[in-house]
Amino acid sequence: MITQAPRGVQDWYGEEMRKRAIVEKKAREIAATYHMTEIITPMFEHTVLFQRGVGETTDVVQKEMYTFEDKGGRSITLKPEGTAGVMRAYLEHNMYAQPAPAKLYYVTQAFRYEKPQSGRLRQHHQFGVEFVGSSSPLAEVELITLITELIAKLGLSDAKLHINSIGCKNCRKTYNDALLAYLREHESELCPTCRERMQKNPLRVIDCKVDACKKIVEHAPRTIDYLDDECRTHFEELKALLDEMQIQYTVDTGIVRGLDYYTKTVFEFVDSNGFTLCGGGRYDGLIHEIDEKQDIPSVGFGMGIERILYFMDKEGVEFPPADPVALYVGILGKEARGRAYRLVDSLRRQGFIVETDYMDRSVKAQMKYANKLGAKKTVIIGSQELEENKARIKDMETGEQVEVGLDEIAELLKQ
RNA sequence: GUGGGUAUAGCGCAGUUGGUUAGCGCGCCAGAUUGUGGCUCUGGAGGCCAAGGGUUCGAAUCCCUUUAUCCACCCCA
Repeated sequence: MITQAPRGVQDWYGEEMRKRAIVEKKAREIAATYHMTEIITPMFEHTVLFQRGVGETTDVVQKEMYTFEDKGGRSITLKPEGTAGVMRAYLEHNMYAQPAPAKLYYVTQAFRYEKPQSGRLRQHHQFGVEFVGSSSPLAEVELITLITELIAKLGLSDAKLHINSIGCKNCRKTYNDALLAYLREHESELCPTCRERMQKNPLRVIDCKVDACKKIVEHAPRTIDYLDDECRTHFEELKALLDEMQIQYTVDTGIVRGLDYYTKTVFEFVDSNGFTLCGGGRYDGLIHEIDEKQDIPSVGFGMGIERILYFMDKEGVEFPPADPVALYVGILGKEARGRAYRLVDSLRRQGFIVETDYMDRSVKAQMKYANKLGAKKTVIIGSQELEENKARIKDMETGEQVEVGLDEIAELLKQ
C-alpha cells in the first residue's frame, strides 16, 4: 500500500515524461509567438474563489473538489481548473492597470475527485490561456488560432472545432424561460437525471446523451435563437473572422460547457468520437463575480496535456528521438578511474552527452551496457591509454576504431 | 455517484474439472580463455499468485470483503 500512489494519480518518468515535456515546450513556444507571458499561481486557493468563480451549481464545485481546512482554520481547495486562480492573481496585482489586454498562459496541475477512466484522472495537467480585457471577437479568434496551430504542430489531425454561443446573462434569462417551458411539456419523456437537471440548470439537458432526451432536445429552443442584438452580432463577427482565417468549424448548439462562468462564445475541439481535447470560451462576467468593483471581459481555454498525449498516441504520432549518448567512457582498472572521469567531466562541460561506468563492470559488460544505452561512440581508458595518452574511439555503428590523443577526443566528437 | 471487466516475476502472458518444489517470452546479471557491443549458446537472480477472511484433506484456481486498475454513464481536460 505504501508503495502505491493514491487512486487516480500517476507518476511521470521515462518516455512518457519526455513526451509530456515536448508537448509543454511546444505549447510555450507557440504562446510566446503570440506575445503571451507565463503565469504560475498557487496549487491551492481559498475555497470561496472556486465556489464563486466556477459556480456553486457545477459538479466540479459540488462534488469534485479537494477541500480541506488548514491549521489556521481556513477552508482551502486544490485548484480544480486553471482560470479562477489566474483571474484572482490578475485582480490582486491590479493587472488591469497595465495596457490591455493581458495575455497570460499557464501550465498547471488540476485536481478533481472523479472516478478515473480513460483520459480522466484525479490530478491532470492543463495548458491554458487567459486573454483578459478584450470584448472583441478577435480575442476568441486569437485563442482558436493558437490552438489550431498547436494541434497541427503536434501532428494531430483528428480534431474538429465546434462553436456555439450561449449568450450573455440577459439572453440567458429569456432563453432559460423558453427552454424550461418546453421541457415541462416533455417532462415525462426525459430521463430521471434530466428531470432533476431541469430544476437546477435546464441548460444541461441540452447535452444529455440519452436517446430519448436527444430526441426532445432536437426540437428544443436553442440558445442562438435567443441571442440579443449584441450577442448575435458578436457571434456573426466571430464566424466571419474564422471564415476569413480559413478555420473550419461547425456550429454545435449542443455545446454548453459545465462551468457556470461562460457567456457568449463557447467552443471545443473534439475528435471523431466526440471526445473533448480542449475547451474554452468567453467569460465576461467572471471577474465581476470575483470582485464586484471590476467588470472586465475575458476569454480563455484549457487543454488537457494527458488528453493531448492520449490522442497523439492513438494517432500514432512520432516524437523526435531523445538525444543520444555521444560517448561512453569505459574504465579499466582503478588506477585509470580518476583520469577517465576527468575526461568525462571535460567533455560534459563542452556540452556532450557522456556516460561512464559506475558499476566496476568488466570491459565486455561495459561494451554491452554502452550498446544498450545507444551510445554513438565508445572509448576504453586503462593503464595503456594512461601511459600513451592516447585512446581508440570506437564507432558503435560501423565498429571502426580511430586512435587519437586524449585531448583530441572533443574534436573527434564534433565531426 | 451508478454499472461492467480485470488482478500470477520489472514488462507481456500460460496455468487444463481445485492435487507435489507455479511456468513461458522479453528484460536483468554472469560466463563461452587473458582489454571491446549487437547474433548465438549456457547458467543465475527475481513471485506471500493484489490484501484479508472463508469452504476443503488440499486453493493461483471456488465463495465473501477490501484495495487497485481498466471501461461505460454522469461530468469534464
